[in-house]
Amino acid sequence: MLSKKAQYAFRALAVMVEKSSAQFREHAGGELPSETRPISIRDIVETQPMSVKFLESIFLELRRAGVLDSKKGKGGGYFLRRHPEDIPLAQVIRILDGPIAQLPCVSLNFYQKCEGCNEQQCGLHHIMAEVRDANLAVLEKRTLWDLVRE
Amino acid sequence: MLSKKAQYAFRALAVMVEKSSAQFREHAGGELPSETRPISIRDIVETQPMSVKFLESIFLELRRAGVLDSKKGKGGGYFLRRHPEDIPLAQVIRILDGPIAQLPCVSLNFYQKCEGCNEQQCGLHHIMAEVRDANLAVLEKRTLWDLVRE
DNA sequence: ATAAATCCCATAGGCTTTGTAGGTTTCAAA
DNA sequence: TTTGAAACCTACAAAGCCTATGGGATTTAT
Repeated sequence: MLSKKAQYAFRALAVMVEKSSAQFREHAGGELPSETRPISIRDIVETQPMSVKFLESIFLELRRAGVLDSKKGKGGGYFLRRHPEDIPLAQVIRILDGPIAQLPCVSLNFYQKCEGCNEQQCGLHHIMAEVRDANLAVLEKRTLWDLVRE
Repeated sequence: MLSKKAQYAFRALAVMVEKSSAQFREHAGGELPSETRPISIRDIVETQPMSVKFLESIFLELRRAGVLDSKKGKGGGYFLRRHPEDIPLAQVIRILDGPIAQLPCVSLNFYQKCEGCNEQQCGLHHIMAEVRDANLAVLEKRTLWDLVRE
């Protein structure tokens, strides 16, 4: 299951994409304006009720990981560093919840050898690699942009 | 990620299938013998080292859920209630770890409505339903029998 | 100056996971 | 009928993780 952290993150990011895409339409171009107006935590919490402090720590993580950028001070806030279409859900999940795989020994980004099991022979290993691939087929393809399209 | 409980369970069940399939070959028929010799916790732990007491509680859960049956007393132990080909991994995971879905609102067996989100409109809901289906395509198809085939 | 916002760190409460401990019951075999 | 082996059952304990909360420090526009 996704943690609450990741769930809040997606709800909040969806709000950001909505608000950015409004700006996007104003500009009527094919790309996001290079300088989007920052969106504050407060703005988001007014739309999607959740703990301000908790969301703060979540966005801080996303900023450090390179998904968001921020502007401090009055009128400041957060904004996406890349176009929402270029941010797959898999990336957000990995940042906030860690591995997507069901076992450390099949994780691409958080690999850990499992003790006492030969990966070539282990039936579970093979099946869980299948599961991981099935997951990633969706989570690498779907992006933040898909969150706001019905 | 799978819990340790589920991981131990799969390792232990793989041992059971191995030992049962030896009996299966002796009988040289197309079906498991109706009365298989029970396999004790001790037998399993000798093959796959793990906590006896912990495995005991895991098997108890699997027995109560109808996957295993048991025979008490000397010479007793556990045995599969159905052919390993008829026990999908999804069932074991649900018993020991709960929902397979990433969100309660897309779970088939542990559904819970999510507050403040219209499921028809929620982009995350749709994507996580895709993820669930991708998972189940593997986990409902793959069975205990696949654990011991390379 | 002031207010608004991010940034940073410590920590607390509760829940879950991962077992451990100790005993009871059932059964087969000597 | 005694003995030993095995499942069965309940309680609980240690550790870790999740979900925040609190109190400030810093930056910036007005």
